[in-house]
Amino acid sequence: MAVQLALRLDGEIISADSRQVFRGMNLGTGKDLDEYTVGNRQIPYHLIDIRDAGEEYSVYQFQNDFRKAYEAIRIAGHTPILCGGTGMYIDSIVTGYRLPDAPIDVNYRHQLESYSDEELTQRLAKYIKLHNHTDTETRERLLRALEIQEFQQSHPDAFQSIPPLQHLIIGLRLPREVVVDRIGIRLRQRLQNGMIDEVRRLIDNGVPKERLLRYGLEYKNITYYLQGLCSYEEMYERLFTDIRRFSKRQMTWFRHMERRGIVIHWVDGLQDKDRLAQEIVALYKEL
RNA sequence: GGGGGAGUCGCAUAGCGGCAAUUGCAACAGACUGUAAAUCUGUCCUCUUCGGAGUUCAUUGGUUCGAGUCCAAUCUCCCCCA
Repeated sequence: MAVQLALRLDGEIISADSRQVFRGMNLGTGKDLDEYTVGNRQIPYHLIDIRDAGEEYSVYQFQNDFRKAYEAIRIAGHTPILCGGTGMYIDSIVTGYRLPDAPIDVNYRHQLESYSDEELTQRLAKYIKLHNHTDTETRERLLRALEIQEFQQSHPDAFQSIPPLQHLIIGLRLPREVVVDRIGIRLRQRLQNGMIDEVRRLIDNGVPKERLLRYGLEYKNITYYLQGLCSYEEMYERLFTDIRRFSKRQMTWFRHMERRGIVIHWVDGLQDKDRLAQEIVALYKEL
């Protein structure tokens, strides 16, 4: 649909997807790069294939990369279309997260080494309200969270944010059964098209297994399978339910955004592609 | 035909006289500002004015103050011997 809109609005697509940024991760992230070519037209896209698989990437970098892509598209006089994916990434643009420009601080981490996780958690609690265990579950995240807070204390003005953008948010509404159905079909297709080989290739190219496990879903479950930790059937079932649950969590995130007052225009995703595109273009023109 | 075992809330499991009933999965809902396709939380027989109320453990009877638990019959399924 993003491609359809780009065709009609002289648009360029910015991917809001935390994993499509990585090269070599194609089937597992559902890049569908061939869909960007329509007839003899090639729709430009951004923030896909901009990092090597295995590298770290985060909202901070996404915001940064987004801004560059956005400005380039604007300068060219085209329409930016953000499409995804990762709820928090979209939110970081729409809400304009203020993120401190905190580098990895080896010295600071060294200082923290001798403290226990509990002590560090208490320390972090002095800076921020601990909403859940996201920041304190693993030491790595805990250190990073502290590092960011510490940096913010000493550099109150060094943060990055996105200026308010005029935007229209479109959500495609589909019955749950249709979503589940499509997830299954798509999963089988991708397995047939070599998704397992893709993961094997990443491993052969030296992407650490722990990293693949953290990418989740396809990369996690297929890595388990390739390590002989589960059968093909178990992998398939596990993956299928994981993707179903993920798609549910996406909806939870979008509802969360709406609850905070962000308007999402939900359109009927079942209707004909052209009519749907027309409907969205009409909404856009009203802006 | 003979012998043995089993039927519990979507699925799988616990339960051995005091139980709305254990645990896992799924499902549903939620949180979320640097791993976010990650990570974590809650609900899950029905109704509820959240105190409780009403129905449950294949079916029907029985024993008992009290039955998912014991007994009998019936139905269904599994295993072994023929």
